[in-house]
Amino acid sequence: MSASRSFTIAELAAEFDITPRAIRFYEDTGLLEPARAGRNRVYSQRDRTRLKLTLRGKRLGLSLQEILQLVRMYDSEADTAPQLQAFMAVLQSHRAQLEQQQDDIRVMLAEIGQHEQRCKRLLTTATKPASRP
Amino acid sequence: MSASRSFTIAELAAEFDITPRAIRFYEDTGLLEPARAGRNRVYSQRDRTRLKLTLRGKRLGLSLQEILQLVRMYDSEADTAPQLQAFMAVLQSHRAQLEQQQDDIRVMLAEIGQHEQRCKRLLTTATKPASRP
DNA sequence: CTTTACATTTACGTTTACGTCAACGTCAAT
DNA sequence: ATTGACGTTGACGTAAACGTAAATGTAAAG
Repeated sequence: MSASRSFTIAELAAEFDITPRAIRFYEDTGLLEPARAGRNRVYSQRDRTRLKLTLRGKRLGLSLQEILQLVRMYDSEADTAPQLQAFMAVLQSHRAQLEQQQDDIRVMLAEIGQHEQRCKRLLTTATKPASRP
Repeated sequence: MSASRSFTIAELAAEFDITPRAIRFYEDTGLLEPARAGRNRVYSQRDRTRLKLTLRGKRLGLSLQEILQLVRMYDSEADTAPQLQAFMAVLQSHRAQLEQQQDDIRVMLAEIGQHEQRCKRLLTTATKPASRP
């Protein structure tokens, strides 16, 4: 019956290589809402997913507030037309930003490639200085 | 003879939509090294390029210190084999990070697509409620 | 000559995202 | 009974990346 495992704060901290302090901070921000067993926090699969989303957002440079807005939007049950329109507008702007980042990354990867080539050339000519008659 | 234009702080601020304060701050960080005309800063094309690199780094979530290390590395004339090896190691790790970000972006774009589809469905069924007999 | 516009430095303020104690509870193992 | 190992809540500290205000210079425009 898929007991849908629960997690302690230390487990999640270990799994995602962050500190318990950070996880509690995400809760203060509103990103996580763990249950309690007495005083202790009990994290559900949903919390774990939220945490994963949070860290993914962070890797892309989003602030915790921005991530919070995102997850709230995604969870919200927008049903009226104006709400849906607004929702789609936000999606559009996020998509635009992500595409900008994709471009940035492409450029940077290209530059890295250039530098790698240069390094390789320099290494072979440095270690085999007499290879060209 | 391509006089290689120079720029005032306000010009660069306007072009990149940031404040002069930010530009001066980047200089404090070591990212820019404008010349001076008396007291005033004079930015070269090179400075402009540096600034562009800086902002690109920021869009990808890099700290100014990380960006500084990058540009210094790219500028440095590493020539000994150990230096080149170290250089390439750094390039590798940066490449790995960028590829991680690419994955993150792909996932996020996919999710955005899902939500957009859902919105569109809801909009058409909401505005045309009697379209299904 | 004074206003206006843009520049400068100095310095303190602010937000974000945690780190780092401190003081305490709790449960299992010795 | 005590010692860890792990959890909790404050509360204060901190690094990064600027914002913002103050006091000043200076060059062009009226």
